[in-house]
Amino acid sequence: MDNSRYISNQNITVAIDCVIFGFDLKKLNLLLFKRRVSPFKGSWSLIGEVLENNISLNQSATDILSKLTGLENIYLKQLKTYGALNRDPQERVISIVYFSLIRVDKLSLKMVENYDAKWFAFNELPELILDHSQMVKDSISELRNIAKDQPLGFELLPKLFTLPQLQTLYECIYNTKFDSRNFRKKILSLNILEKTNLKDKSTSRKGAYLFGFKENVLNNYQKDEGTYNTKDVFQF
Amino acid sequence: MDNSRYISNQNITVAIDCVIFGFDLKKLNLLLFKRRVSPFKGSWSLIGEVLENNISLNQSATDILSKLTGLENIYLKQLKTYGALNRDPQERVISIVYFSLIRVDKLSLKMVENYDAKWFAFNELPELILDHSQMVKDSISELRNIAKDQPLGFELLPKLFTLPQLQTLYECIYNTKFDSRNFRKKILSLNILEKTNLKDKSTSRKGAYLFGFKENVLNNYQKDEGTYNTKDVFQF
DNA sequence: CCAAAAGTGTTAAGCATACACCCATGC
DNA sequence: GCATGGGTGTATGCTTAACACTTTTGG
Repeated sequence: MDNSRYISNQNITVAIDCVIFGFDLKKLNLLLFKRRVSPFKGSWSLIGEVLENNISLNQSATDILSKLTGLENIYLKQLKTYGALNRDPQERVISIVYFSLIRVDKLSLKMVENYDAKWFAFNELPELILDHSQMVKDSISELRNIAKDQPLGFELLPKLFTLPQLQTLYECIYNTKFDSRNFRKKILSLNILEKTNLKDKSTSRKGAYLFGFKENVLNNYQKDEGTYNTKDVFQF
Repeated sequence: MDNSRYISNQNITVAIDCVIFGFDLKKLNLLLFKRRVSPFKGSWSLIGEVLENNISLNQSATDILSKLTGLENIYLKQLKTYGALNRDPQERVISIVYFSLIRVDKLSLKMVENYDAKWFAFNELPELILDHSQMVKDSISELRNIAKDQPLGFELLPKLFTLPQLQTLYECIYNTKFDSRNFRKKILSLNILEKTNLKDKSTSRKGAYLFGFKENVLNNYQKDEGTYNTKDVFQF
């Protein structure tokens, strides 16, 4: 008997999957992948990988994302681990799911196409393999939770953005409409935004002022690695 | 090459660990276990097991709890998965952590002793092995989150309890004091409690009225399996 | 009668909600 | 000059927070 191991006959594969949200200033999107291999060849799925022996969970998810996007410092958070007995018909696989938020403008279309990947509007998702739809469902619910006490704009908006764009983001996440006066009041009262004199005229003749996050907010945020906390950003 | 498997050389052990909270009407407690085997023999740790091939994650956690307590229907929730490379010096182990809430009065002392287990006051915990302290830290933070929109009394209090006891529970969880007038106002305004004519005189000469959860609240709660939601029970 | 815990109301401040019109501009 | 989206203020109700005294009763 091998005394240096806890067990010798475990026969379980561990995988990492990533739910990738993007925002294109109009709607919330999800990045999906067309499977190139059996089983489920040609079906849409989240992107994932079998966990390597000498890579930590976080690192594995980070690697998947950076291989895919070429980007560093993508927002990533562990969502949940899925381990029902027959979730994968081929063998026993447990899947540790991460979710990430990225600005659609940061990700080149070519990169996406190289992977047989496609952005889908969040409310027009195709059927996904295995329990991936459940993972997505759990992710949006987590996203709403996070949005309650964290300014998601960091991750999902370009450096400068307009208040209508920010409002659209929150409306997408919560799938509802907000009164623009109340929205602006609340956002501005948080004291985390800095108005510029620049205007974005891409969506109206009048143009909308561009805002950015205040320097110190950005700094605090990066120090804490994704846990900048304004107590209550939104309580919808 | 074995085409029916995703990978053939993964060498990772999957374990389940459980963080067990209890409340004895005075303080919040954590159930810890003295390791009987090497490594770390004699040290305190959470209870855990290597995942069996044909048991789902939830089932495994449920089994651990019911073997330990003899109780069914214990509140259990997946917390997070820990998978740093060298979290266990012996071999690569990833640990899926669940946390559970139980009424201390439900658990016989004998049961606990049979397992070399002991209730520790939450603010007087010993050092724990591996990353178990981190797991506990993450658990209390999750517990606070849950307490915000879910009446924890279901899990941590006996069927009948007094408002001072309930207040103590919340004070323990949030490690703070509340004004009793405001506390009672808020709790009672939720309309989930039913006053009885019984009094608990164990802690005062005057005695405190015993309350229970309303029938329909209990029913709803059980249907949803631990997700009864009063929107905002507490927003501290 | 006294000690110890239970129970009770009011006020002020802050926050969320509801609601409608003017502004700037390109065409 | 008009269509389009951007920008603004006020009043109301609700929730929270702060605060101190009376009640009960066993010893």
